[in-house]
Amino acid sequence: MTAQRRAILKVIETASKHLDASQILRKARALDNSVDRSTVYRTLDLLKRQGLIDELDLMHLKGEGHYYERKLGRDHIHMACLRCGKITEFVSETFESLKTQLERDCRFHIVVSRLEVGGYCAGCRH
Amino acid sequence: MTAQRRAILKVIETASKHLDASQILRKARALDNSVDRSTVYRTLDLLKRQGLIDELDLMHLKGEGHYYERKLGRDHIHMACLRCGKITEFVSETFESLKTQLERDCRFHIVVSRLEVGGYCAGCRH
DNA sequence: CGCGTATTGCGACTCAGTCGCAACTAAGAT
DNA sequence: ATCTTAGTTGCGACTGAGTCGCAATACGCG
Ligand SMILES: [Mn+2]
Ligand SMILES: [Mn+2]
Ligand SMILES: [Zn+2]
Ligand SMILES: [Zn+2]
Repeated sequence: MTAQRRAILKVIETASKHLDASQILRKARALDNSVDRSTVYRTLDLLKRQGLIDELDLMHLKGEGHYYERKLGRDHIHMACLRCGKITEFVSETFESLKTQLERDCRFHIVVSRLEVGGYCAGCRH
Repeated sequence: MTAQRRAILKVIETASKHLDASQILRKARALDNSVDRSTVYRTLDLLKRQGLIDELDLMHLKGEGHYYERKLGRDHIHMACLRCGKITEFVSETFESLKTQLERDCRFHIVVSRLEVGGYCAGCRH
């Protein structure tokens, strides 16, 4: 456990929204200005492999990069509005059953799952 | 409708597996050797916007690129084995209900949805 | 045919992510 | 407290995916 990892971890833990790698770098540097871009990517890989964070595309609404968020108990679905860009999260019991069903029917042991939806939010539908 | 688009379209239509942009370029060139990389990307964007193809990450098992597949009537789930890399597809009625439920409960009009799962397949679980 | 608009190829570019390597550090052993 | 070493870091160079501006070309319509 290094100072750099502590900084990166704190940024992710206290984030109020989904952050991409360069945002994480910027915020981590505010805590420990020695943090390097490579270290951010290496730490992100580590946390991903440990199952502590999830990686998201958010429909690639802006650019090709990825977003990260702390993985808590229950998974959630991400909805991205194609018009206003708003990201909404939703916890669904049906989603949980779907995963259980998948594990049984396909004899597949799920480690990570990602349901992302693009469309139009209540304020933008037409 | 240009010769280049016809070639790219035919490649996607007759694909037996998920192809990335560079594979599509290579195969399209075999049909029409004038096809350029930019045209592949532009056509892919077009087909995405028309809702004719889906874009997939396949858990970024190999590299950062994206994969494409023709969108047919029913959506399906993609499962990627983290050990052997096998991709399995699965059609689920529960998935369909989940989307319907989402549209109702969140007042969100779904245009595109992507459920990708990473884990261990029957042959690789431990 | 001609014509105007949409599309293309090209080359240069951006941006996300990766890698090899030498310097450094955390943390366990003595 | 110091030694040791395996793991981690910063740096800089690199890759690979995807984008863009522009001049040349081709589609499709009258
Ligand atoms: Mn989230
Ligand atoms: Mn992606
Ligand atoms: Zn919206
Ligand atoms: Zn497998």
